Amino acid sequence: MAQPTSIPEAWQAVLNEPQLRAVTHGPGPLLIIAGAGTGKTRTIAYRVAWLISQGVAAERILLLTFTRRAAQEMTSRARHLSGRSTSEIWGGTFHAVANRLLRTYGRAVGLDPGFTVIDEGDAADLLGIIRTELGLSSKDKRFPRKSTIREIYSKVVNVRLPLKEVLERDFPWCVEAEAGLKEIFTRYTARKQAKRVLDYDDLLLFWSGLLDEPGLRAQLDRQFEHVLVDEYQDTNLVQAEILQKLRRDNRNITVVGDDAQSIYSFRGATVKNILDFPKQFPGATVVTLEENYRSVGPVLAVANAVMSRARARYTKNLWSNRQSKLLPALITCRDEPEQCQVVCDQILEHLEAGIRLQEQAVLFRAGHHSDMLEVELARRNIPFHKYGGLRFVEAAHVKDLVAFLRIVENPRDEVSWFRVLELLDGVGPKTARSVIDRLDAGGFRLADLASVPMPPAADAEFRSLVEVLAALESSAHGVASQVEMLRRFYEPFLPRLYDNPQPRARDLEQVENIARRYRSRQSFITDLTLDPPDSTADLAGPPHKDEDFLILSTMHSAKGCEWKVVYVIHAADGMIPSDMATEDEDGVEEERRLFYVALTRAKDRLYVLFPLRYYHRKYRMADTHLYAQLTRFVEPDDLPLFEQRVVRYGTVEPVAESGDGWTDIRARIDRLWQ
DNA sequence: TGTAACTCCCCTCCG
DNA sequence: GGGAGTTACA
Repeated sequence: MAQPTSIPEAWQAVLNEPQLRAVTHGPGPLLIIAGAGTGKTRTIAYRVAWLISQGVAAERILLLTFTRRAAQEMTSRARHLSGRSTSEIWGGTFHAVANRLLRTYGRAVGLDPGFTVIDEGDAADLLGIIRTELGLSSKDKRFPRKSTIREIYSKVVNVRLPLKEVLERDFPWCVEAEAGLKEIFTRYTARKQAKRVLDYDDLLLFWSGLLDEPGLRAQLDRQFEHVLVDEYQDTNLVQAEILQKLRRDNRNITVVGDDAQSIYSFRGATVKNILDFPKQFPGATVVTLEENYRSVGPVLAVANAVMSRARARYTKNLWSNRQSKLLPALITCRDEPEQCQVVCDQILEHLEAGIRLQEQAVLFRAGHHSDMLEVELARRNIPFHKYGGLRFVEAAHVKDLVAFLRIVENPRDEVSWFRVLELLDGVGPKTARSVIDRLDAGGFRLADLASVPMPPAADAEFRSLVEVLAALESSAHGVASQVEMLRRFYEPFLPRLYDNPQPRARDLEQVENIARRYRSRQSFITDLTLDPPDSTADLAGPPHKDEDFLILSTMHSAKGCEWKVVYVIHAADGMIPSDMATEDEDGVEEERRLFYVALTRAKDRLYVLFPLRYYHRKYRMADTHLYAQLTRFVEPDDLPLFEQRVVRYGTVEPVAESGDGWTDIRARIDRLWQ
């Protein structure tokens, strides 16, 4: 390494003391506990810039983040700081880096570099196919549905517990299926191997496996001189294992995280990773960042109150020098339409006061919680971009289109074959199966398709499918024109398959637009799976300068973001915490952290809203409206931290500061209806 | 025998 | 709005 240089003076003015210590830390393992809004991104960016200034080559830095966007932001900030190119940095998610490494070194562990990556939906489909083959889907005894089978599989792989234990602990209603599941899982792994397919979990497992090859391990160890990991509280066991294998010499590893923000245990993430880091990497230095630069005091007071009742945790309370006399608002609405109105009114009020829409965000627990609000926003011509929730690439018609490309890329991809063949009029599971079996026998050559017999009803469509595939296979066209060809072929299917063909057709044009950015079909397909466009903004291309839009986001997707004004809607028990998560204490605790993440996104103004009545489809047989309770994470003692408001027929009324408990407010509202 | 049409049920969060 | 299961038709 080059001789150490001194710390630029400008840096000392910008970074506080613990940040500076973290940035210039030497070769030993480093754990940065970074509370919400404490300048984590800044610290990592400066550390990367520091390493580069110390003579570390950019291509020898591995920066693992939660999203590709986060990696890009950090590397571009590091580029500005260091004045050197950072484009060679290995930055991205664990999955994306695994993909890249496996394409290069996969052969060493017996992996064909032409593998395709399948998402959860495809994985579930494949498990479903196997379940049918094994005759486990017969109706006499109930067997878990394919998406549940996938969840169980993923859990077993990620938490490294025996199937029996996972079933007893997390899926007690599936205990009887244990033998069948074992059989399915065995076939599943064999099938993935035969079809050259990897699921999300495999990417990590194969990367880990790669590091068990002594020669490769040494090579990768040299290649990555420094490893930095962001959002470490949301990594799982396999990811921690990868890091340990990468850093057997216990040097040059930096992890950053906040145990109070761990919100991905449903994905197998374990907060143990961050808590045990000093044990796993002996001699680790721990730097804690507690000064919050983001939020005003009253916002932090609410967040701290919510967190103060959490069980064991690492971090202390956050503090801030940013003063404000305005308390966060706790707004009780009669029902959901009123909640929508209040949010829209408030947004426009702030807009008129000079706060751009992009500086305002509405956060919610589940993607569909914003459905009604989206309608109201559209009605009032308030533009918005939504993050999280059901994603574009998961829509059936987009998956259909991509399935064609996957087939051409990897003719062994059984799941895609099923998907494509069943689109044809007159083709069901049986016919599809027989076509695939025939292809299998011939080694999956597209050329064999021409001789495959078809039921007369489907024959014409099948022949034109064969033509299209052949044209694609031999095509020298770019990815976008390949997509265009497919679109022309597939679009006529839409009216028969779906009842809203027009918007779907427009989506397909978007797929074509995205494809323009890619040179190879393979990277296009892989990116759609590993780094899908996560908002309507990503689809529209770079925004115009004067374009302004409100942000709607799930609380999960809000991680790492900040806005001047934040509205947390549906802050009622059953939504926050989600009633799916309230069966055990751990689940509730994770929901608490999630709520905490949402609250700490706000810089200046925070609004917590909830409707007193809401419509619940599940119970539509009876009274369609249920009564809601304020989220349990706000307790009566916390109420003085808020400015309370009640909405009555569209009019907002302040609640007198009389120390009224929550129950009183509700009684007051009840009286309004009578 | 295999596909289409119909009904009922359930619906988190994400790479 | 989609998946799973059931029934009706070719």
